[in-house]
Formats: sequence, structure tokens, C-alpha cells
Amino acid sequence: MSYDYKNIETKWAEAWAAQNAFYCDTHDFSKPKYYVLDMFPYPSGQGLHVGHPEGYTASDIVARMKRMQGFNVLHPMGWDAFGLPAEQFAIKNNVHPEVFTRKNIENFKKQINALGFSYDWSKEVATIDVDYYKWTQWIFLQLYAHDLAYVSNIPVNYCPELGTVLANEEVVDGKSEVGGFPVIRMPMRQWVLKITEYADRLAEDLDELNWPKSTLEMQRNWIGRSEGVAITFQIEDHKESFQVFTTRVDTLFGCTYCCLAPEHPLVSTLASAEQKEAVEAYVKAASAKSDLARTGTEKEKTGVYLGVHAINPINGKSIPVYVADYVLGSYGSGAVMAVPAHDERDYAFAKKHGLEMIQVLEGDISENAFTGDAKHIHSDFADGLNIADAKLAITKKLVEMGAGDRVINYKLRDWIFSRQRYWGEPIPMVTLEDGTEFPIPEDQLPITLPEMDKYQPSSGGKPPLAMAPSSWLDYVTPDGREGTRETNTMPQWAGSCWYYIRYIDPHNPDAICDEKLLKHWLPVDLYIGGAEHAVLHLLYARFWHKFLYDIGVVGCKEPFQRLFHQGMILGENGEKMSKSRGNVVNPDEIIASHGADSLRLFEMFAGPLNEVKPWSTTGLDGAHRFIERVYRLIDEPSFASKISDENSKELDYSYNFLVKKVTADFEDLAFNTAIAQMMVFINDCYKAKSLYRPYIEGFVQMFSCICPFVGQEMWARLGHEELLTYVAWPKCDEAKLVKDEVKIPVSVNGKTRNVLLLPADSSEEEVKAAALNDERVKPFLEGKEIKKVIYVKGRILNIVVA
RNA sequence: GCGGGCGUGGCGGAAUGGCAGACGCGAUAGACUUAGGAUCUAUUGGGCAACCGUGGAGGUUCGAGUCCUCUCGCCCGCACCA
Repeated sequence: MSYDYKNIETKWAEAWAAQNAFYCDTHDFSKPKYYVLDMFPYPSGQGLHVGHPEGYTASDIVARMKRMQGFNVLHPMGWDAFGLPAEQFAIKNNVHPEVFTRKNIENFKKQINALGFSYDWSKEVATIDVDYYKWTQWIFLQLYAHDLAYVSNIPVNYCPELGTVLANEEVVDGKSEVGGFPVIRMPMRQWVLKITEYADRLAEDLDELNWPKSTLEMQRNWIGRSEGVAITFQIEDHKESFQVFTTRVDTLFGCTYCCLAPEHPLVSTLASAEQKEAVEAYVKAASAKSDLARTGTEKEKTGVYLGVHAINPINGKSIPVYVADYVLGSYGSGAVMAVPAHDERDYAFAKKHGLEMIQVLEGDISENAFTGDAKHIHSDFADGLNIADAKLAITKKLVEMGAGDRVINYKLRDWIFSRQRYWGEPIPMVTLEDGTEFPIPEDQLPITLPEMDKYQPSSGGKPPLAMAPSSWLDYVTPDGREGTRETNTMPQWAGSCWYYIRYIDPHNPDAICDEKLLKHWLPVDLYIGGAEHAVLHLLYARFWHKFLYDIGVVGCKEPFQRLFHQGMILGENGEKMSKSRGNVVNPDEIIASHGADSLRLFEMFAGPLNEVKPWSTTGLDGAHRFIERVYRLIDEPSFASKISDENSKELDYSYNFLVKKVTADFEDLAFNTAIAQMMVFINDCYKAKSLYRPYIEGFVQMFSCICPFVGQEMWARLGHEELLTYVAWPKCDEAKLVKDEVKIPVSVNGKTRNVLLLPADSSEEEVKAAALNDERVKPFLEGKEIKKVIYVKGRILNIVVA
């Protein structure tokens, strides 16, 4: 019998399902808990791609190890099931999006089970389940009750093609992240969540997390905390004043003009009679431009003089005020003080408009603005100071004068939370006849989606639900007031903001999760998923978690203690997998041709988990070969007969080193090196005269974390009836790692000349003597003066000669 | 431009400051075979050698792929955030 992966995989998949092998009793607190979570997938019509099993295999290996190590392991899977593709499919084919989505979920689940992941399916959740989104709506009501959800008529990113509004995070280069359609700015009525209220904590608490550095940085950049000074500029001969924000208050003496953003509320008020026409034309043109057309460092710096001057509070200098679209209305106060000598943008603008420049730091400004640190000049009391000291001095002065104060600004904007879509959670709000908002009482949740004939939004941004039957739209409050239900739905991010909470207690009808369970199981110990969620999902989820912490629902400040991103798997040609490139690998085909275990092994062995790595057909063959090589050890009589209960000395070191290495590497998610060591052990087994049964069993056990089907099969063939799930993890016998003899490389001036095999307990003197008398070392010492001998115990001996 | 990451054989990749290239892929030779795209054995960074080799140039150190400075190249984010 050779390695019959098809039968083996079918057999054990059935056995696991029949025995409910991976059930986690979350109420059992007798063992330490371990919560290992995958980012749940959007169940697309395409099914799994080879990228999915990469992260899932990694988390599965850890889950399997932790169970064997005596942890109560929660390892759930679910579905991020609201989403645009299902809605678009529904529009096209005129079927309910849920029908399409449920079918995809079924397919995904089948594929996932074929890969042997040890999920506890009793914890399965889908964001489209009524029992689930009831609680998504509940959280929204709590946010509303705590003044963190509000309606705004702000200009939003509207995508005509998709017929919906998008969050800033969903717009990339002026196009929709999904589909790549153009996005325009227009004011619309939207629900917005006050994520900015949490900006400081979202930034600060990043320090406590075991997350990839790059992701921490991306979140910090996105939040964009920046400390500076807000300064008030009085308009000359006018009652109005405006505020600017600067991080370079030290350059205030070099300010020669100010700029307001076109959106700034004072622009039309301040414009002089002569300039009014030109200013209004400019503002109109600017607002018609998309963000993409306006922003970009290389864009020409245009602007128009308002016809008024302002007073620089630090020196009383009269300076012109401009409107310019290089100033963003959405950041700071929408106005800046311009210091052309020391800011590149101001420099470009001043050159173009022939404006005055005052240099206030020593440096060359003949070609470009000088932005480095130097001594201040032309700055009165700040002369001679560097940037940091000048900032302190000038800020102090401004505060004394009442003309400025320290402030902290964030790039983070509030989260536009409504979508003009059908296939999302209805927002549990009502607009009463008098125009006021009315939150639907909790006991009336869930607000389910109505059945509809059509799912597309109407032109002009009216959501599909606006066309719902009046039986759905009309609402009467418990005290008899009439109103209309909110017809916007929530964005897809809503459901994924808290699914890790629901997994713990997924069928609880009374709360989002039992309180005691929540406190026990959170935070998630290990979270694995793609780096594409570094900002969006992970920031929103942290925001909701912090809110739930504030209202006493969860007991910890952060949801995901340790985060890891699996790297992308490229096509065999090193390019991103895509249909158009024709390099897409389908996991179903690999399972059919090589088996799920081979696919898992290959993906884990291909390289470090976090790196981008190309697919390799020969590498997959290699993985398959290794499994066969392992399998033969148990399956082929000539090898199997070598397995005995008598200790086989030959493998003592190899095995115990393996246990140590695999245990540590699995913990570090360094699966490629763990597998390399397994290969070394198997090579040693092939060389060994006899195989000590406990070593073979220990190996099979560790191997089964990576290749669970064939691992369990071998376990059974070794005479065990039980599943491997809770068999105690192998232990490393440190005593067996101590060698009688050690290899000591001897180098002369850093170049290795020989390697000596010496008793492990050799003293420094003995090692030195052996080295100095060594025939292969001697020639390099002849006629030279030995200046120094460095001995690092058990590692190396270096002789320094002149 | 700013931030983060990475440059090691023909390829994927190993190396707590201590024998660079573990392990695998590929390749070469041989064995067993009717056969071999199965399996096993051996070899496999370059060079005849001394030696030379971790993108390049310096530096620290007894000793550097690893630490420091500069530089080149690639990948990923952000990008007029004042």
C-alpha cells in the first residue's frame, strides 16, 4: 500500500466531523485558554484561492499544538457575508443576495473542511444571520446613545457607478477600492461615527501590541497625530480673525502671507469688493475638482488674493491673505501661515506669485526652501536658537499674548457609516415627522431587511430601501409618534468589527456575549490575516472594542494582542495571481492531484509566513515526496520492522533537538524551519539501524499539526485508536542534548583553519593546547607572534597573530 | 518626498556577533530496473590552487550576512496633513 491521500483525507475528515473532534467548551475555565483567530473570509463566488489556506494552515498548526499542550483552544471560523459582489449578482440575476451568499458559504465550508482545519463549527457565525446582525444593530444603538453616531450633511465620497457613498479608507487614488470606479465629492445626508473621539487612544495603545511594525506604523500614519500650535491672525481693519495650525511655530517671524482653503467659511466674507469675483470663480473651480485633481505634491500651487491683509501677531507685520487649494479644508483649521523660506509648498507658491520671503533660519534658500534644523535669524528674541528651543520660546510668547496655544491635530476623520445599499445591516433608526431622530428600542431588534423586487439604488443616491414597501418603511413609536425608517444600511466593516466577540458565545439570545466568558476569552491571543486590512478593518475593530470597553462590555482595551500577516502567494512566474495573467492556482485541483496535506506542507515550507513567495509546482512535488518518505517509515515492512520499544541511541539527540526546535518554531510561526528540522530527523531515521517507538510517535504527532490527515492515519497505524487532538505534546529531554564531544572551530586571525573534536568538558587550557599543537593550525602560526587567544566556551577558538 | 520592509548559490530559502549557504527544489553521476517522471547512493557557491565569496563603499570588533555610517536597487504603505 502506498500513500493513498484521497482515501486517507476523506476518512479522517469524516471521523473528525462524526466525533465533533474540535469542539471547544468555552464555559470550561479549568484549562488555560488560547484564542487563535483567522480573519474570516468574504464568501465570494470564486471560492477559495491558494492564499486562503496559507494563513488558515498557520493558525491551524498553532491551534493543534496548543490543544496538545493542554490549552482550551477556541479556533472558530465564520463569514463576512454582507458585501457588494452579492448585491451586484442579485441585481444582474434578479435573485435575493442571500441565496447567492448562502450558496457561496456552503461551497467555502466544503473547501475549508477538505483542507483539514480544526475549526469548531459549533461557533460558526455569519454577519448576515439575523441573530448576529441584531447585535451589530445593538452596538450601533449604544454608539448613538453615547453620542458617537450622528447625521451629517458633509461632502462625501460618492461613487455613481456603485450608487453609494464610500469611506475615505475605501477610496484609493480617487477611485473606489472595489471595482476602481470614479468617486466624486458631493454633500449628502450620512450617518457618521465619531472615531475621532478615540484618536488619541487608538494611537497610544498601539505601543502595547505585538503587531507587525509596518502595520503599527500604518495605523499611526492614518491617525496622523501631530502636535503644534494654533495661532490667531486678526484681519486688518476688520472684525474677523482666523486660526492657523502649524507644527513649525519657530518660523513665525518668516511668515509673509496666509492661505485659506477654498472651503474655509470666511473666504467669501473676507474677499474685498475688487477681488470678490475672482475669488468666487476660484472657489467654484476648486470645489468642482476631485480630491485627486487637487492633491499631490507635484501639483501647481494656484491661488487668488482675497484683497485683505492680516496681522502676524508675533511682530505686527501686515501680510496678504490668499485662498489656495493646496490648503486642505478638512485638516487643522483649514488655514495656514505661509513661510516660503522654510516650507517647500509655500516656497513654490511664493515664487509663482512673486511674494516676499523672509529667511529665519541659517541655510541656503536660493533654489529650495530650507527645511532643516539651524540657528534662527531675523527672529527677535528667538535669534540663535535651534528649532526645538525657538518653538518653546515663541509658543510661550504667543500664549502670554493670548494669540496662540498648543494643540494636537489628527488626520483621522470621522467614519462615514452609511451606505446606499440593500445588502447590509439596516441602521436601527427612524426619522420622525418632525424631523427628529428616534433610535428603535432595543427590544424591537433585529430590524430585518424587507423582501424587495429590485436591489439597485436609484440615481441621485437614493438607497434601495427607500423603495421598500410602506409596511416596512412606516414606523410608529411606542408612544404613538409616526416616522420613517432609516433606509441607509451599514458598511461591510460593521459586521467584522466584533465577530471575534460573538464566536465566544454565538447563540446567546440575551447579550452579544456572556460577560464572564468575554472577560475570560479576550483578548484574542493570535490573529492571522492579510496585510490589506492593516488600516481599515483593524482600526474600526479597535475603535468598537474600545467603545465596548468604555461601556463595560469587554474587559480589555485591545481586541487582538498578537497579529500576524501572511505574505501573498504569487504565481509560479513571480507575478501576482490573476485570471488575466493565467497563473491562478486552484486549491481544489491541488487537493485532487497532491492532497490537502501536501498543499499545507508546501505552503508552510515555501518560506517565512510573512514573506511574499511564489508558487512552485516542483516545490509542491517535493512536499508530497516528503510525506511519502515519512509514510514509508510506517507503511513499508522493512522500515516498520525497525520500530521498537527499545531505546535507539542514534536518534536521541536528533529527536530531542527536533522537539525543542519545533515547539519554539511553531510558537514563533516559523514553520519553514520547523519543517526543515523534521526533514533532518526523517533523514536521520533512514540512516538509523533501529527506530525508538516513542520518537516516531512524537514525530508523527508534531507532523500531524502540519499534515493532519496523514498524521492521524500514521497515528492509527502505530496502533492508536484515539484522535491526536488531545494527546500530550512531546517533551524535550534536555539531558539528551548534551553531547560528550564538541566541535571547536579553530581560527587564526578570524579565518577557520581546522575544526577540533574535543571532550565537552575540556577546559580552556586544554582547548588552547590542542589548537596550538594541531597540525593543520601550526603552519599558520609559524614565525608569527601570538598576540592573543580568544576562546568562547564550546563555540570557537580564535588565535590572533601579528 | 515621507514611513516600513528586504537585497545571501541556478531557484525557494537557513544562520543567539563565532565553521555562510541548514532544509528543499533543480542539476550531474551511479545503483536497482523491461522502463523511470518511482526509490536509493554520491556530488552540487566560485576558483587548478593559494584563496575569493551574503547589492556596493567605508567603519566598529580577535571575529560581521548579522552592529554603525554612507550609497545603489527592489517591494509595501502614505502622499500638498502645514
